[in-house]
Amino acid sequence: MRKATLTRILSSSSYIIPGFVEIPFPPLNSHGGSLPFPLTASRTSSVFAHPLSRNVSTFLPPPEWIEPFIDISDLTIQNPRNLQSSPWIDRITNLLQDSPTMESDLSSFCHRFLIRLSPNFIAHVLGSTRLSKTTKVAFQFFRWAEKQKGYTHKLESYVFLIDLLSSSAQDSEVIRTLVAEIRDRGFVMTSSTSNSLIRSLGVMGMVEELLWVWRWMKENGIEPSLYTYNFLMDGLVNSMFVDSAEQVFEAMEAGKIQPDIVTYNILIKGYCKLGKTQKAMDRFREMESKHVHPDKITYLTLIQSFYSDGDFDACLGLYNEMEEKGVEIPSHAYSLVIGGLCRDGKVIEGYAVYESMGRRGCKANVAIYTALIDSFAKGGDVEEAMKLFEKMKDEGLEPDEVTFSVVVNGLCKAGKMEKAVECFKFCRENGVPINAVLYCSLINGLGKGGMVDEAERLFEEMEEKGCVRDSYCYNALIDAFAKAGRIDSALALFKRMEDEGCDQTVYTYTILIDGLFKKHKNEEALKFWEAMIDKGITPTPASFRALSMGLCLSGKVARACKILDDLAPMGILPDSAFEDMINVLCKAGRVKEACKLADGIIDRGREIPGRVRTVLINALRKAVSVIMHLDRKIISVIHDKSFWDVPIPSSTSWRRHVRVSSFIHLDTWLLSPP
DNA sequence: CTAGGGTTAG
Repeated sequence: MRKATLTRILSSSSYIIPGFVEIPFPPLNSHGGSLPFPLTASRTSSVFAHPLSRNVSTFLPPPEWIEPFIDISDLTIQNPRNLQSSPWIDRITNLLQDSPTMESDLSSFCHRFLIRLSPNFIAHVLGSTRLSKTTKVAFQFFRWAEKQKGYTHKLESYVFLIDLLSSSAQDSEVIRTLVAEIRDRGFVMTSSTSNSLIRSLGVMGMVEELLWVWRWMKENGIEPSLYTYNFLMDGLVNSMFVDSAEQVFEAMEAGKIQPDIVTYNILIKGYCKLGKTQKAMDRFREMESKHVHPDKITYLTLIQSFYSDGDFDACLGLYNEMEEKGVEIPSHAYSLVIGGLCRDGKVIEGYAVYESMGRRGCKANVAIYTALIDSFAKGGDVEEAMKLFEKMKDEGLEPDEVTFSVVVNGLCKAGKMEKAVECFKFCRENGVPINAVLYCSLINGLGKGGMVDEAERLFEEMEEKGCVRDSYCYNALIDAFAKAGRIDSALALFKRMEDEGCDQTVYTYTILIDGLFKKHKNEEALKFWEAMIDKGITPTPASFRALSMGLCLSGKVARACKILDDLAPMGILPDSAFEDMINVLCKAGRVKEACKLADGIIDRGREIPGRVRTVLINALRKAVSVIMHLDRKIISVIHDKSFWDVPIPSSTSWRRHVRVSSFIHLDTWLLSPP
């Protein structure tokens, strides 16, 4: 019956007095019937016993401390500790808003109803989830509460507030102050408060405070539980104190509480964060012997780490292990494994994993489909790529701008320009955001397909549409111009790039160097090379190739060699540089120069790779007449068994173990005897 | 009650 009355009062509109905060002092009616008193007999009588008027304030009792719960056990005998939530909780909570008057609202409310909020009450409100979104309000409330006469916070209030502040990534200074206050007050530690504090401080990465709480626990005779250890470990790991975490781990192993799967996962995460994936693997392998079985989190943490390292084989290995052991495979693990295989060009394997994913009832997402489409297209199978594109749409997945970009790129590479343009138009008409990458894919395709004007139009459209053009876009159009022989347009765009503040890259230079050589502007090409080096741009194998091929074909083999020799000490010279030159010389029928180059490489004490020998041999065979004019040194090199006596790659038309010496033997009569 | 995580494109 009392309970029913309580409910009625809580829900009745008369209970809520609109605008009461504006009333400087509550003109309470004398019988007090509408007051929100907690419905206990003692409370009711105590308030009714006093006149509620200001001018008799000297007779007022001290404001009553409000507790969060009302003991109504007197009403329910069978259940002796029946606690009912106080109706004041809702009323106070309603006042807690992000407003400048919040604190004065609270004060006048309490003044009006002659109440003080007890330490338990404050702790209860701070601990209730309703404040979790407004940490600022919680903090103000906390500070307001301690202004009440005779009030002192309970430890729980600190702990709840710190929990709120840490879970919303607040300024650590505030928390530091609160921890200092806890320290000064000399509270008695309990196991639940210490756990919560250690978690909060761990999230914030406040290691000093974390360790203080740890010591404080020990002083209070609280033995850390497994949870406490794990919280501490995670706190240390999250703030990159992996070494300390490792020490805690070892202390655990030596003590009463053994590390569990969570402890292992935290430590493994720590090693991975440091990039020490191998060390993480060592721990992982050691788990089984300690009878702790890796779970999906252990595996995913490791797979993620190997993925970041680019070690996709290791990702696959761990994935296979998960399958064998029947560990649940999270969809993110599939994403990483399939993504890795696709990036390695192993699209068939990637597709197989995708299929087994489907068999396990796990649905692929846009990223997985995009990775597969891209990999199929790059592997030359646009048909299969487009099939997957249709399939993902059938499954109700919305291709995003990345998917479209991959599709456009694939269609371009396959020479299906019409379809690529169609796809691009679809994006434009259907609200798919067209970013620089998508533009660039099509500009590239149009350029490679000889539709330079269309490429140029698209490039200009980017500016109209306010899409910022990065170096990729410039490079695409510069390449289109250069390949079409419009070297002046290319150079003009290079200039414009500079004017518009877009940095030229090694690709920009490579395109131009190649284009200039093709136009026989050898000196200008060299100038670009030097400008690039001066700018501190690191050459790539492709840029070497463009330069050395240009120089070789314009008859400046020696100069090319010199440039390459100069760069060799910098350690950036690719092994393929001379190889490329030999290739290009052979292709141009300049076998003698190619052989000379080979001699030079031997003279430098370096080895000629098998495939280069093959190229040389084939060129020699095609040009027996050249052999006749070879000088003695080249002949001796050719006759040198250590140079030639190596199996020739099976990719040639020759059988695997055919040796040049035998070929040379056939033609010995052509040569003057050594 | 703790612990992992976001992938795809030029």
